[in-house]
Formats: sequence, structure tokens, C-alpha cells
Amino acid sequence: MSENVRVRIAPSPSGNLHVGTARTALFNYLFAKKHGGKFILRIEDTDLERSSNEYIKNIFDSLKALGLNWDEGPDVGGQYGPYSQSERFDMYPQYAQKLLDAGYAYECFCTPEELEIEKETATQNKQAYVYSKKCVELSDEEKAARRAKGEVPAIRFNVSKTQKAFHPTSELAFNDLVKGELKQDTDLIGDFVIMKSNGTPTYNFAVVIDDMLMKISHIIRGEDHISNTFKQLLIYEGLGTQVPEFGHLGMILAPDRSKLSKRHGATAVSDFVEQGYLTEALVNFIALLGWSPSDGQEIKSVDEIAADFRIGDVSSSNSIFEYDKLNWMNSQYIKQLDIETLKDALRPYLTQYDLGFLTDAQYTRMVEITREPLTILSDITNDVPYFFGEGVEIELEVQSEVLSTETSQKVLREFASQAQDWEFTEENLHEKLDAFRTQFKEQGIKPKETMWAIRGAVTGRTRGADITAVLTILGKEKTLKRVTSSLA
RNA sequence: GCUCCCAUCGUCUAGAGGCCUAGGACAACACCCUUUCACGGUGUAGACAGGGAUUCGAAUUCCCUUGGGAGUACCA
Repeated sequence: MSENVRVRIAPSPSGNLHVGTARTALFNYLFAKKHGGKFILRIEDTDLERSSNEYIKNIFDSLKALGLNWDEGPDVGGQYGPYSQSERFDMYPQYAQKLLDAGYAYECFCTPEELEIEKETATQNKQAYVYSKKCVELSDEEKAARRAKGEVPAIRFNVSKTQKAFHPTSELAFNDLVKGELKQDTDLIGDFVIMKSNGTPTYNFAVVIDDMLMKISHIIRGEDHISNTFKQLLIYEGLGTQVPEFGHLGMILAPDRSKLSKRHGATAVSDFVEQGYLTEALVNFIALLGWSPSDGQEIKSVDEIAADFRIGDVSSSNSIFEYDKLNWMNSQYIKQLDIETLKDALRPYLTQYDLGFLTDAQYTRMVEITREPLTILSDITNDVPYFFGEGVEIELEVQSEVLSTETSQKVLREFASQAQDWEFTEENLHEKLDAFRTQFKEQGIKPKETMWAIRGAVTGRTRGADITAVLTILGKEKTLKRVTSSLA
């Protein structure tokens, strides 16, 4: 299948790129890479009301950030364009006409009110709603008369007729790439509209025509499309064109097993990026929802995953999006970042501080000593306030439980006097502080307490980065000033 | 309501009849390391939804129940 593999992702720009869509895009991308095929981006912007350029840009940016670059699309073009559905409106009527001519579709003049009544009786009888087909046998005279009255028909697909033409029974089945054989009784599928009375195609029709014209070979999408697949299968057959392969992925659910929505927090790729997740970590994590590496090594680049990817190995069940593992994975990716990249990546989260306060060397050192506990990049914001400004804000608890004690005061007094003569380099400070601790240890004061007093006075906290490096970055003057102001 | 899909530790998963007294990862817990927090290391605990059937033998096959998800538009 190698040269002919063509897959696509077809988001509708009615919102920012959702992680669910991102995962579908990823699996399509992996499938294309694995088989040396093409990955195509098509924007389904037929719902002009809800579509916007801002969302289109967000989709482009997010996909690129995840490393899912497309071979054909609205921006890069390709030989099967245009790649925005709104520019393809004139392509659909001819195929609807073809279906009409073959008898696989017919005009329907039913009003919304009539349809509503049909639906109501169906629900009352606890039956599945299936369109009555009342317009299927309309004579040419009747249709002409209705038109004369100003009625405009929609075009419906004749399900049973198409089914009979291509299959012995009313059962329609196909072999799904991830779920295996899937079947449906087509008697339960009503004759659905393919062209609305306003002349635009419905989703199910447009998708088939687009996929056919773009020569899409494999359609990998969410399992919420399974019921659409049966309708689309029939359209392909009615059109007499080659039917692509289908693969349906389980859904991504929120921890409460409901659909992942805004009320659960971040849903768009760009939301995660804003929060300080690395796209490399995000895409890696998302790949693990439904797929697992054959060697057990979970941290992998998209390229490595592609080499190991087999669509048949993808899990057919839903999976829950839990932050725990994503967080861990993000921290792993942060650890792998080289220092210059990290320094830049962190800047957006440090805007509230005056970075000019530190030299580049000091900023570098600060990042080096504060990077370790970072789960997401934005964690840095609350970890570094004491590096900036002359004074420091002391946490209430630190003041009452650490700095106010007799022991701490003693330590700080001694520190204030001794440190006057110290040279504030990390190497020297390390040595001096070691001796300093020992000195107090002999008086029965634990090293931990000694260091807490100093840390508390200088950073206002009891926890944080390596204190020797902190003092060095601050320098003697600021350190002593802060220590002195903590003396009672 | 009707139709379809799914069902292994809390979560993501390995497992395609004997290799399973079910393996890994995250989270949890304990201990170690340590001038704090953390990182790291070593351990502990934790699952085949329930019931039938097939078989010498079932997490793996079939059926039912239960639970969860999806679809049911002249939306996409």
C-alpha cells in the first residue's frame, strides 16, 4: 500500500485545535510516515457562521508546534485543491446529479414541520426514526407543480435502493482498521439529505466527495463517526468509486468519563502551551493514549513513534486524559532541554520580574539551580521572586516559626558578622558555609536549622534552590542587607 | 427509546488458550541519598466488571447481565 497512502485531518475552524483532534491528526500523521504516504490538511469551514480565520491560524500553529507538518493543505497547496471546503462549493452539485440520474438519490419537498411530525410519532412508538420516503415516488408533474409553488427540494440519498444494488441483504459491513468487522442494518438508516434546499452539501456528502477527489486512501478518525461511515460507504458505492479503508479511534475522555470540555480546564493544544507544557511532551503523551511502544520505552519522539507504529495495535477503547502522567512527561522533557533553550522558554513566565536586574551569567545560573523541580514552565513564576529586588518578602510562617527563634537570631547575628569578610563566589561560600555549620553543630544546633535561618532571611522561604548558588547570585551586599533586616 | 462501540491495577497500557501465583509506566506509600524543597535510587500496595458456555486448560473464544461511551438533524 505504500506509495498510495493518503490520509487527512479535516478540522472545522469553529474553535482552537482540540487535543482530541490533535490526537487524530497525530495518528494519521504516524500512519502516513510509517507507510511513506502523504498527510493532508483540509479545513472544513462550510459553516461560515462559526468559522473564523483566527481559529484557522490556531489550527495551523498548533499542528506545526506539535511537529505534524502536512504535505498538502490550504497554505501549501497541492494537486487536489482547493483545501478549504468553502472554496469547493461548486464541486458537489454534479455528483448529486450523478446520484439522481442513477436513481440513488431523489428530490424531497418535505417541510421541517412534516419531518418533525414523523419524528414525534417514531419516538412515541419507541421506534428509531427513519424517514418515510414519502417523496421517493413523486412524479415529474408533481415535482414541477411544487416547484411552481415556489418549493425548493433537498436531495436525499436512497439508502435501500443503493444497498440492494450492491449487497444481497440489508446488512452492511466493513473491516475497520482498528476495531475489526463493524456492521449495521441499513433498514435502520433513513434516507438522509445530501444536498440541502439551499444548494449546499451536508457533511456526509461533502466529506465523501472531498475524500474521493483528494484520493484519500485511509480515513482514520474518532469513533463518533462510525454511524456516518455506513452512510458514506453507500455514497461511495452509489458513485461507483473506490471505497477507502476506515479506522476508528476511541475517544479521549475527561477524568469523570465525560467528554473533555472547557469545564475540565485546558482542551486546546494552545491552552496547554500557554500553561507551560512542551509540545514535544504533549504529543508524546497523546500518542500513549491508545498506543504503546513495543520496547516499553515511553519517552519517544514523533519520528521514533512513527517507525514503531501500527494502526492495528491501537486500542479500540476510550481513554481518559489524566494530568499525572502528562506532568511527569513534561518534567522529563524539561530536564532534557539545553540551558539556552530553557532560558528562552522560561522568559514568557518571568515577565513580572525585571530580568535586567540580573546579568546573563546570573540568569543562567538561576535557571540552572531552579529548573529541577519544574513540572510545567509556568512553575518558575513562583519559584524565583527572591532573586529580584533589594529586599525580600518573608512568608508569615517563616517569620514566626523560623526567623523569630532564639537559635535563628543567634545564627543570623553570627552570619552577619562573619560574612562581612567572605568572598561571595560559590566555591568559597561552599567552604565557608560548611565551616559555619560545623561551628554551630558543636553548639548543638543542627545543620538543617542553621541553613534554614539563612535561607529564611534571604529568600523568605524554607525551601528552594541551592542556597550557596542563591547567595552568590544575590551577592554580598544584598545578602547581608536581608540578613540584617531579619535581626530583631 | 432505538442502533452501534467499548470493558485488565486509581490512570495509560502489555497480554492475540497453557510462558500469567497477570508485566511495565504515571500517581500513591515506605526507605535511602541530602544544608531545605526537589531530583535520583530501592522497595510496597494495587486489576482480568459479574454470570454462564466451549475446552484437559480462558484475562484471552461465544452468550447474557451490568457499567461506560457514541450516534440518532436540510450541524459538522
